[in-house]
Amino acid sequence: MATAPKPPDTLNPAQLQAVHHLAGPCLVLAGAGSGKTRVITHKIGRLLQAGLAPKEIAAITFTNKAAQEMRERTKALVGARAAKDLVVATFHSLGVRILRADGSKVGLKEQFSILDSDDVMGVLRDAGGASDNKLARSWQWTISLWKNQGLDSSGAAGVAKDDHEQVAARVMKLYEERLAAYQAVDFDDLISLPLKLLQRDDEARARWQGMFGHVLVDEYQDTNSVQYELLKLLVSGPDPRRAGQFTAVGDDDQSIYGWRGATIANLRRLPQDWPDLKVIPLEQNYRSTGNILRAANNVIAGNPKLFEKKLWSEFGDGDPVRLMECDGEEHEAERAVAFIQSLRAQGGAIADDRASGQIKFADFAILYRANHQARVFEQKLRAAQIPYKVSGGQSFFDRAEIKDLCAWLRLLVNQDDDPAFLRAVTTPKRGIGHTTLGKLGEYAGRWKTSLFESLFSDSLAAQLGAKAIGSLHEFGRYLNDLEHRARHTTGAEDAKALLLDWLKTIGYEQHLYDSEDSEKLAASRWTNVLDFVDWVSRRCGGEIRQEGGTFEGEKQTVLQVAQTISVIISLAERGDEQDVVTLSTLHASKGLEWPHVWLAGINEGLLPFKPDAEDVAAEVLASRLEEERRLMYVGITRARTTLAVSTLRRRKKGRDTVQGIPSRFIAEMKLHEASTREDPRERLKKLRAALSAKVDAAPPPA
DNA sequence: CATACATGAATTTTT
DNA sequence: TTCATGTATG
Repeated sequence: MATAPKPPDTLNPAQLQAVHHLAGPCLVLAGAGSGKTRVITHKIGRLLQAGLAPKEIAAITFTNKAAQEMRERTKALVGARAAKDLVVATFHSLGVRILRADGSKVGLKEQFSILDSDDVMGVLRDAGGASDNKLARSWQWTISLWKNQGLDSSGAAGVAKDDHEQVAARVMKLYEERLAAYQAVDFDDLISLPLKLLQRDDEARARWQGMFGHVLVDEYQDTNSVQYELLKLLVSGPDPRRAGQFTAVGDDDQSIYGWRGATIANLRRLPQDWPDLKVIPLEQNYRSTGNILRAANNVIAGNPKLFEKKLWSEFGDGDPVRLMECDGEEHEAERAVAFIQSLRAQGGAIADDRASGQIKFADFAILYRANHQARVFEQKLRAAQIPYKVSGGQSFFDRAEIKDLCAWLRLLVNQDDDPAFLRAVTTPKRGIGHTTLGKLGEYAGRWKTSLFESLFSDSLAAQLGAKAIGSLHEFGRYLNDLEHRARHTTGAEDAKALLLDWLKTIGYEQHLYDSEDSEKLAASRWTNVLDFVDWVSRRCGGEIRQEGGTFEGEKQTVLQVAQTISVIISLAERGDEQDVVTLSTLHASKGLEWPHVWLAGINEGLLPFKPDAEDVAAEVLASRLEEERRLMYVGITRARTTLAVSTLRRRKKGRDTVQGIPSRFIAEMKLHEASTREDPRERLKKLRAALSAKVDAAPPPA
């Protein structure tokens, strides 16, 4: 029976080589499941041993979650004291660091705001005069892609291909002007502005180049060209002991974010830009069985190779990959449920040797190309009383009530943040309607000031009624008062008291009950608010992370915490440890693994995905197909012991049902005929056993 | 004319 | 699930 491989206690030769290569640039090509996080953490340990101070070592990731994990794993290896001063940051938080220190050199004042994507949409709708969300979204999309290529509006105007892009470039110009006026930046600016800053300012560049003795970058294949330039600048410079001291860790075969600006050209460029680059492939896989790895290798062999690399494992073949042909989506979901139930019913027989006998729900993942595919699976799982979670569901920080509060906090930090002002001034309602705000906006626009700054102007007062002016002034005064207190309040206890007092003063709880028609919903929103208050005040008390032990950091004022709020926003991952089946898109599954994985809807049109009608150049089509193939590869390599791949015989398309064609990637897996087909009678028997088995399923999440 | 409800369609996502 | 569009109703 299948036994999953187990990572050894020591590093293998390739890993050792990567860890001990300290002099000069290093590229680690880390295949799926090859122990790349181990390499990064051990290398950090080695660098410390070699005499670098913790604060001279930077480890850069893409997500807060990855940063957190790296911090914890490093802490476990080198101890809390050394780990504390390491610079473990996301690209974006590093950008914030640079801008907070030197932003004045690109025209930013010290307290700038960071707009989230909702704010950006609002500004764009406004700037472009669009009533239509779709249009604003497509502008946002286009503008972001341009920014990720290092273009500003004038550059964009040059490359705009069609009418739509021409308009987007014009809107981008207005957008840039607004952001400058608001003293606000968007997420893309957090990379591009630091780059601009370091390019322009010799003093700042020298300082930042001298700061790190070694920079490690995780998921290097996901970098976009702006991130590449920023990194390159950081690890260049005159000091030979600093220059070229970096380790990039990535896997060209897992590059699946080309559509948002990531480019594997960055991998190609690396050996060119650094002729003494040491390239070390990690090919030994500690995750999957031989059959799974073989399928993965066979699929990815269809792509042109950038670097030579082939995964292998010391462990046995394990179970064959199962091919599941299903009639339709419903049938597919039913079979996935049966798959889960039957494996669980068989219990320890095929249990992963790292699991303890009983197979847990959390050992299963159902992965798919597009979010909407989750729907049917949710239905069937609920019906079978199998608990699940949908990854990439609404984040705690996306909830309206949390955004309301964040708007206030942002406004405290930067009173010129107009989007935050508009949200805060109207939540809860305080007798300031759109007429008043319209006049205020008109006034601010005329004098090129922010809304807040216009509040107390005498000439504005002349245009508005006494009541409106009264409410506006009251709001302004309260905000000033609150800002003053937030500036001087530190420590968890005091911070919490301040925040609760604020909520009480603005009547937020009442507001929730008034605006929500169900009392239950209002209560749950209020609970979120209280969680948020807790979260903020813990950070004021100096707590950095709560999971896997708490870091004691410096105490911070409420204002300081408010400042970093849009960046820290990492899920207060509650219920992370629950025993539930995971439903996830293939994209969101990268970096994760499960003993038993079901890849759903592996059909032509879905994977590889085919947009309905679009005329694109042949080479674009080819490179998209390559990325789809990598996506399939990522999906396959998530599985440790059992992999099931399902296709649909019938597929809904528009209002009619069309014949489903199995994805070409299924053939590319080259599953042996014998290993793919289960004897139907055998299957029926298993199914029956599974259905009649007692399954102690907990109720699904709400 | 505006609101309510139903119906249908849907790339992928982080900061 | 969410978002947008269409139909029916006041």
